[in-house]
Amino acid sequence: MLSRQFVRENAEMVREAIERKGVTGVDLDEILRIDAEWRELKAEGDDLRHQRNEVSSEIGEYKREGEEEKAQDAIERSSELKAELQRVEDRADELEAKLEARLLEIPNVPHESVPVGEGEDDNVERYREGFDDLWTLPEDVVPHYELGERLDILDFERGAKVSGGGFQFVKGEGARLEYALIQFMLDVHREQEYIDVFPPLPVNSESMRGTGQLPKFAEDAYRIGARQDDDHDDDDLWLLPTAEVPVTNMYRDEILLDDDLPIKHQAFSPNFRREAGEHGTETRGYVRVHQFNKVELVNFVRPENSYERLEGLLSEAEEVLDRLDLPYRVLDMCTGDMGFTQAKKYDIEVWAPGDDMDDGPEEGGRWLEVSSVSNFEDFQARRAGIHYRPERHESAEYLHTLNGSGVAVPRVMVAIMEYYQNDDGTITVPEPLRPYMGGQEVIEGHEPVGESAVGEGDGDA
RNA sequence: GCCAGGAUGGCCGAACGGUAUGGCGCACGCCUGGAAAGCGUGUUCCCUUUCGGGAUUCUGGGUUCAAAUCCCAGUCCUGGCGCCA
Repeated sequence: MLSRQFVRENAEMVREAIERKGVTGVDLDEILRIDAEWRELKAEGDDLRHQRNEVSSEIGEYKREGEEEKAQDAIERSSELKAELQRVEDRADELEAKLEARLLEIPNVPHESVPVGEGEDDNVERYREGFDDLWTLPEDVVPHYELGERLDILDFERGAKVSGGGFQFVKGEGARLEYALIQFMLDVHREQEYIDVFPPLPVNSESMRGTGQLPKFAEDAYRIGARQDDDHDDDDLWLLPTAEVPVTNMYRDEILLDDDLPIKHQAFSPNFRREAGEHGTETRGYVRVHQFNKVELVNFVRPENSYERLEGLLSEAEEVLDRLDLPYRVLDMCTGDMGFTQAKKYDIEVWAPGDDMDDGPEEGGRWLEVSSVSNFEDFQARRAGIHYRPERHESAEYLHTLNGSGVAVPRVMVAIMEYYQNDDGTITVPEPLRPYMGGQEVIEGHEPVGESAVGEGDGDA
């Protein structure tokens, strides 16, 4: 959320931000009108209240001195003021509520360094890593979803049966690989001085609002204990769409000490997303699912350090891919592709050679987004009321929040299954993960279980 | 789940229904050869160019001219009892 004062004083900058981010349905001029009227009423109400306070203390004095008549007169005057005040303040409250609601729908203003653009084609590629000395791929790389079923380590059909489309079982050596990845990532980030947090998975509406998922993006999240489209209030619970929500809100409505900063938390959690309407070849397999694991990095910093920290956060997230020797690229996201809450955002996309797609690299395959690294500046801090006190005797200021996936586990699984694939259809376990798998070097898969597997043709699932 | 008690500034902690006492911490100043102590001022948010004003005792309602204080509902904390992995 932007502050009223900021919107008031930088109306043109805000207007531009709304336009560049392609946000519709926000009437800035109306917001400014409401604000102006509210301030007028606020002044009027303050004045009435001042009068009433004076009369009120007179009443107290008269009562103490036993001057009943004078007190009665004053009480009458006070009643008149009360009625007048009621009228003015009711109207002011109404406007203020409207104003707050509208402000929540204004997107964050992009940082000046953000490339201007409409959509994903306008994102700027900053650099690529890991393409110099590539792993030797098989002639034809089998897409992970096919390989996963062949090795019986990914089972989408039974996931759909048990929970619905977009849910999956990860089995045997696949599950083991996933656990290994998670433990490996957590260890990498511990080296980078991250403090672990294992958060609650349901979060309330206020938390969702604090990080910006509500009110605009309610349809993306799973609701607990209410119908999806009921009006939501503060007691409702949602399944977290990312650990960013509980971890950022952990310090909601608090004032941190200057000495506390910077705070670096990492949180492993499953993430739940409805992903309504997202189906097709690009999302097939373990790429865009309703439940997936992720290690999230969340930083709380002093405002003057947040852009330096953004670069640090990016390299901390990259470290995971560097050590796994997976090729990837880093994108500087443009205004139109950036999202509601961010002031600046980098995406890290790993190379998955299994499916050739138009926008993939020359080597074939495709890019898969595994991490978004963002600076929210004080946008979330203001929504969530997270302050710090630069000097002990001074008033509190909003701090800056940043986060980055460090990184989305399933898509790294996809990259490993496709990039470290061998001619014989086995998968080589990247070296840094072997200690987490009891030294295992190769994933060979399992014999499938059940009648449906009998008589199945070779590789033609 | 039931019963009882509680929630006041960064922290501690007062306040017969009459407009939030005081201390600690922190900052600045005075004092001092220097420091400590001592003394003084300041230390939440909003509106206002200034002067100034308003709000704020967990949250939301109610009673009253007036609520930290009384009533109702809720949230969280503490203790006791029950239930249960």
